[in-house]
Amino acid sequence: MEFSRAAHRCRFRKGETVFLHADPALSFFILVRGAVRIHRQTSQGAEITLHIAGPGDMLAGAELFEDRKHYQANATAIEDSVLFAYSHRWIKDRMQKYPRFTMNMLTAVSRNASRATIDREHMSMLNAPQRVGCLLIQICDRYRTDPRNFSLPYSKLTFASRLGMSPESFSRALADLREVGVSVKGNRIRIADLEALDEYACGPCSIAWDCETCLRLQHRHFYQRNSEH
Amino acid sequence: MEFSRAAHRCRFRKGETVFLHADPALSFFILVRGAVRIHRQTSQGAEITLHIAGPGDMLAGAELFEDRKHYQANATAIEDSVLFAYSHRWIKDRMQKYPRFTMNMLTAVSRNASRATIDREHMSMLNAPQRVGCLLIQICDRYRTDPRNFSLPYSKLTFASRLGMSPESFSRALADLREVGVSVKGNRIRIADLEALDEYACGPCSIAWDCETCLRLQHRHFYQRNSEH
DNA sequence: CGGTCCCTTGATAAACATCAAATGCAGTGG
DNA sequence: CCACTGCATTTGATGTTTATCAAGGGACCG
Repeated sequence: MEFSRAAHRCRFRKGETVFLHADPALSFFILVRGAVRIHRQTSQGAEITLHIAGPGDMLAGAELFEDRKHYQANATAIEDSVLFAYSHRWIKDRMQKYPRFTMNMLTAVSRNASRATIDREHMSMLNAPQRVGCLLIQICDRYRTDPRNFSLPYSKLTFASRLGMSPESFSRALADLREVGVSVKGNRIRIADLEALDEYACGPCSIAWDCETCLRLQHRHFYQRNSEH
Repeated sequence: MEFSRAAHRCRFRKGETVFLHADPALSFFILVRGAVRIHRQTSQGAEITLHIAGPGDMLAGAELFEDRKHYQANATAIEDSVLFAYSHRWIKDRMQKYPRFTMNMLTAVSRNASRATIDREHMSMLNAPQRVGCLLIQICDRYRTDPRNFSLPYSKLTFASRLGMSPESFSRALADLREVGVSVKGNRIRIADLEALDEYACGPCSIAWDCETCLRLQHRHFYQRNSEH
């Protein structure tokens, strides 16, 4: 396929830097395998994790689509990762030629925007344990793991930063979730009753009805229940 | 121009509903004049304002680009407003035909995504007075008003909700800003030293270097200073 | 004049960050 | 194997921030 032939394939080991905030934005990336943390630092040294990208995600999309000359954030591999890198020119040429391709980009960018909007809502509507609960559900959904026994894919520090809370609050929030049937040992998580956790975490979320994760969760329950008979 | 001929022109008075959350998403809108508040409600009755759209903004973009059948939020006019409404089909046909048009959409959607990301960062990095300060700067920038004497375009309740804080906190935050030279009387605001406010509010913001508002602010200072000589 | 609505102010409580200290755990070198 | 080091995590104590509850002020309007 032309799309993979034009790519410059890059590998990054866990901990390596993909690009740095304020460096010249030369490439647009598709993450093929692994995970990359997108993060920024303030002048006071505080850091915020904007996104944890997984396979299929775009990196440095804003720089390409908004014609920015410099990267808007740092990107660090948090697993051994494989990326496809493309020059801005190549992507733009391709968008000129293939409307279908551009439309797919549009869908992907719009999804990012929706996700960021939901994140913001969560910041003001959900307390720490609820946000952590929502995160656990999302992890189960994304990696198709068994909620009854899975492990956190990255460090708790990383997740705390992703949720915009201190590591201490993250730890305490996990502890609080015991009351809704979540048991934690190291980074091993067991969710006894996914539905109860969903009720607890996503109950106060204004978009739960449309939340793709929540919808898939309900599908899953539907099929589980039916397969039990 | 074809773009305005194809539009179904609609007017809404202040307070009227443009569309409702969960209603069938039939149209995509461009706001021509006025202002529209995009907001959602949780099952517990709490409400969050996602965005206050101004002239030139898109409405119901996510529904179009992500192929959603229902509106994802409520939209209420907070000023007498004029909108252009388009059917999804018309826009999609046009995107097929004109790559340039699609690219512009992409830029707009990407900007929305960036804005939402910055909002989220503000929620975790800035305290209430800083967020309010940032808002004041943005208002000055957007409406090209004189920072030394302007009035808030909408109710403080609206702005508080937009910033994800209670009206009480908004009020107190405005009062706190007196210490950096902001005086408030009713909805009349006077910013004595815009640069000082920027330093106070945007100092701890990780993206201030790239923030378009902050950059324009610096331009303005540059020209002001030069014109004083 | 009495109403409503928006806003402000004060008192209190909850949530969360911060600081400090202890624990656990993996890797390292003896 | 064991001490040792560094790092991630947990836990406790404390302080700050913000929401919440309650009451009052002021503008506008009949």
